[in-house]
Amino acid sequence: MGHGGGHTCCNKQKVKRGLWSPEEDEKLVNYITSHGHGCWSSVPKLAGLQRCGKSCRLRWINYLRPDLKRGSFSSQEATLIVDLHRILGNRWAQIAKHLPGRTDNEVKNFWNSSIKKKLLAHSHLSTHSLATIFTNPKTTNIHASLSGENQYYESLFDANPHVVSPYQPHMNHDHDHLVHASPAAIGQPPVVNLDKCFDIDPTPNLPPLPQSFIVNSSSVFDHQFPTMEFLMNSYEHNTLKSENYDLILAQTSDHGDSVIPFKLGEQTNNIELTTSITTQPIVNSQDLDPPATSQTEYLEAFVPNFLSSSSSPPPSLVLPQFMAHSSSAGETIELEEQDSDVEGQQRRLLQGVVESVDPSLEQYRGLRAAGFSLVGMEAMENPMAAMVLWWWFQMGVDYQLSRSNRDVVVKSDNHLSCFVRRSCCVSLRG
DNA sequence: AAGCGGGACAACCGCGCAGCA
DNA sequence: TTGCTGCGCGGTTGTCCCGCT
Repeated sequence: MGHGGGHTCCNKQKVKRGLWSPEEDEKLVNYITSHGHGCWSSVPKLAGLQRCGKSCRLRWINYLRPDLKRGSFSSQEATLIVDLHRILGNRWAQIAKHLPGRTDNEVKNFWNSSIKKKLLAHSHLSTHSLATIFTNPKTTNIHASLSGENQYYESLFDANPHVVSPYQPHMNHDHDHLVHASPAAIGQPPVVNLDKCFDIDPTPNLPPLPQSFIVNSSSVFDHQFPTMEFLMNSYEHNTLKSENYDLILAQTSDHGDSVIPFKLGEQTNNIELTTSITTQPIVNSQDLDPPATSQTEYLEAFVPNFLSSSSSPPPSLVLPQFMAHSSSAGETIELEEQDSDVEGQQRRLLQGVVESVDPSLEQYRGLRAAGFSLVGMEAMENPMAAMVLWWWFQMGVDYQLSRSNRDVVVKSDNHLSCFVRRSCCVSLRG
């Protein structure tokens, strides 16, 4: 690695490199505690140091800052780092934000010197698989099914009594995907309660969810599953009135032929979706046996666990339909796809929204232009996840989504907020 | 006791981004 | 719009320490 240029701030002066002496530390501490650092490039001169500003900044941030927690990492911190790394990857600064008193450099060193080696030691994976894990941590959910890493993660989660491991043994392989067995078949479904996983509140910036959502079905589209074309025609013929609805939940595919069923029109019966239950694996309407011919049938087959077992009346929030109108038209919910194997597809979908390449997505965008907020796309097959996200959206939460093959990860203000698993929905709030 | 290797930690480097002129 | 500057981040390297042979 050639160092010919160095820092621009170091070019003009003769700067010292290497380890810091106690005298240098004292100068830097004295200056910053009395003046603040201000512009780092001017700090060394003002503090009487023959260092570059960048070096001063690093020394202060990583070593001299008074709020740093020194010493070895606790098991809780290690568990947190492992789990955050699984979600965030090598974004050490983001991980470190969840560890008070720890720096990104510290976390990074800890990972590279300790956790990574333990992973390697525990793993029976091939070199290729390991490389995949470490270079693309978002895929570790998939690779965790392989024995070595899975066992290691299990052991890590076992170390934390508050954690229910997401790597449960009742997962079956379906080619490259992990498919959870039916909750009914396995008894207690896996629930990942991140509020308890972490010592910190993982959802500091999210408004609490209502205890349940209400989905009111209607009769207009009872006997068909509308396509995007149908939606647009309905809108153009004024049978789809944006003011009647709060939310459109739709799933698009390359051919625009996979739309989560919904109904429009007058409310008839209510279906309550509670936010603390687990959801079924993704089921396409065509996969149902017999195929569902209405939203009601679909819901009954697809989300039986949504049905409330409580006779208490629901709270005030009412979603008139899966489909509804948003008062915040124009907002975009972006899906950030990191997995290389589906990256191209996801990019197409994003371009479809923005550039309207696909005809069905053109209509999709047309609905948006008409004032509807579409919370849809690939990651939204889980209607519960979509509703949760919609609720946060309405509450003004500015969030980003990323999607692995199994998870929808919600991040807000750089904080890990929540998993919304397709097949084992998070217990979001007690 | 000396040499060696690995672990832990500190520091540096290049790159990208944001702000600004 | 472009170029400059400062800053932050992640990857990499350097240094020290300690245990083992």
